[in-house]
Amino acid sequence: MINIKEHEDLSVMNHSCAHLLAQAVKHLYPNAKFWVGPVIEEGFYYDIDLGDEVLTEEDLPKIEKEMKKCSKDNKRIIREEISKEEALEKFKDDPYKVDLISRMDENEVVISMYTQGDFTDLCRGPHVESTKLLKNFKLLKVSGAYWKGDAKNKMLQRIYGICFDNPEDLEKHLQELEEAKERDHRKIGKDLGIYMMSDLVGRGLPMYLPNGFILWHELEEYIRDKEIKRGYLHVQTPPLGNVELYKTSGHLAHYKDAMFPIMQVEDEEYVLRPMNCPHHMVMYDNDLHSYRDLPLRIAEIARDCRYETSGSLKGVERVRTFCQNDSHIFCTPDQIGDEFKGVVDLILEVYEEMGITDYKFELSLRDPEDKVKYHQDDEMWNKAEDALRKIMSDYGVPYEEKIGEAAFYGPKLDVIVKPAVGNEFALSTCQIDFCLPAKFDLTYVDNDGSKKTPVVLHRAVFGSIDRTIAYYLEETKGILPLWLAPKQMVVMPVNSEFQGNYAREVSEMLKEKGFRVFLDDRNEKLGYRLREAQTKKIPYTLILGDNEKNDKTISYRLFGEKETTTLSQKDFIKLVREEVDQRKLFKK
RNA sequence: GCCGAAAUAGCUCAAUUGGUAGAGCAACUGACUUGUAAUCAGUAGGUUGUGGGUUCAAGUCCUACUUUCGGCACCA
Repeated sequence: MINIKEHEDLSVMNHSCAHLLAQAVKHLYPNAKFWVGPVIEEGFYYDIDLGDEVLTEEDLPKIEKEMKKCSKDNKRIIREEISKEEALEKFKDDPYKVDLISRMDENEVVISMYTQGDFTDLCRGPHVESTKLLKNFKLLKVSGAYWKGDAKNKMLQRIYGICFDNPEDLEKHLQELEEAKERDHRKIGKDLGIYMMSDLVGRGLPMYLPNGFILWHELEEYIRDKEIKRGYLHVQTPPLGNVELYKTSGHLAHYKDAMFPIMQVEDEEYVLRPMNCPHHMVMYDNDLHSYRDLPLRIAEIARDCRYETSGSLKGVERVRTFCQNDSHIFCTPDQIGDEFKGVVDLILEVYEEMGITDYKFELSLRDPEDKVKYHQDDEMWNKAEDALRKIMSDYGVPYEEKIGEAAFYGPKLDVIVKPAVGNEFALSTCQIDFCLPAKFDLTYVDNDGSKKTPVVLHRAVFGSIDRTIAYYLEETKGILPLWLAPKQMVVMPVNSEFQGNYAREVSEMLKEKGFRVFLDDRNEKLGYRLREAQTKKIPYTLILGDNEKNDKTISYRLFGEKETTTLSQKDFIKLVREEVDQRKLFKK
């Protein structure tokens, strides 16, 4: 999908279109006050204060119509540069613009405004020459948005739209938006019987159906095998803990709002855990550790519960209980670099094998000015941040630095992906922690016999299994590779009466070999059963008629392909066995 | 949590200004015995998300709540 921001011409055009929108809104709602109307990846928006007026989707066509009218007027768009004083005078009736202007430093920025016909807006520009160039646009949605992005402020109304330089591109984009909806994991999850939600169970609490659990289980086994090969030790800890545990870790103080409330039991207090780090810290402390034991990699597929706000819940992407493929690596400060590299290696290996290609790295660093959030000593931070930069540049993979986004306890690397619909999210993460081990008084005995505090790396390849399922369903459009497909093959006799026994025999044989096979010997036409196998996205459809029965062969059709291939039973088993064992990707 | 919209059969959707809740698919029953994306016929399926209210009459209007969707905010 197109990124408007990356195209200079389209970017200027979309920004100009935001002004056209403002002009039209001003015509229809004379009392409208305007905040800002920037370009975003998918077009533009404008934040508007309409007083008591409330816009709904139904108002958009009306506004679009007025925009078309303004466009047809073919007004030249004129730029004027003005002084701060003039600007304040000119926009004195709009408190939002006054707010913007009053925070501008005349010596640093040129204050400019753009006029098209009867409408003038404060703007840095640039803009297209004339309103007539803005005609292939569409208003997409309307919603509330806090002024300055702060939930404490008043909520303004935001209108989103997008503009192209030709009608074909606009049409194509609108079609892509429709296709994205089809790819949404909430739709695929329902269609393929992956998971369900129930009001009675509670919101944000997904229940994985038989098909979904197979997918879940395969992913779990897969990542655990990978970790075992890399020296991780798997453990299991309870999904709740004494409130003292979270007081010790500091989570209660920091993240209380995102935790389910404390439960009173007899004279004790418990909380559902929002994360399992404290459990692993306590587990580390169960033994005396030598520097020779480090790095110690403790891993767990751990269930956590977080009180996510109702408005943020989304399918299995954002839920109130989820399983993290979590690990805590206890190491010496000198080992940070190697361990971090090992984690990035693992992440890249998994992505490569799963065919995940559309992701980006974000390196979240501290803001050195923010001494409140980042209170550990500078030396530690510098050392860690430099190590991370070096690892990333050694890989040569592009990454974005996010200053001030680091957790209070240390810098982190996130792998960010974009879902079919909605905001980007982190799929994998690796974070360095200088604080937590000390809070639990964790130590190791160094080579000089002194006790030192280990550093901890928090890392998750599958930030949550749930999220991975959500993302992977969208990436694959539900067409899963054989090793992950809940139903790997369907066996159908052409005629249940004549070849039914052979089909049952083949089906049983494949089940015996460990494949997820099911038999479709219903008295339905082959075309009907085949169609169902395709809509359910089953990788292999085995069609067994007289030819196959007589020759003891198997004819199969791959998902999405029309031709049929015939193999001996032995060769067929070899083929699918290899495909599963090598975790081959689905060929597109 | 905030702004807005929505909720009708298992699924996808209909139901003029308030006037007997329907269709396709799926399910079930029967016939058909099928060679590569939908065989035919029949049956059953609903307190229209929940609770109040207005009205002779509510899927439709009002109201509160629940959940979902689009954004905002949040995301250890």
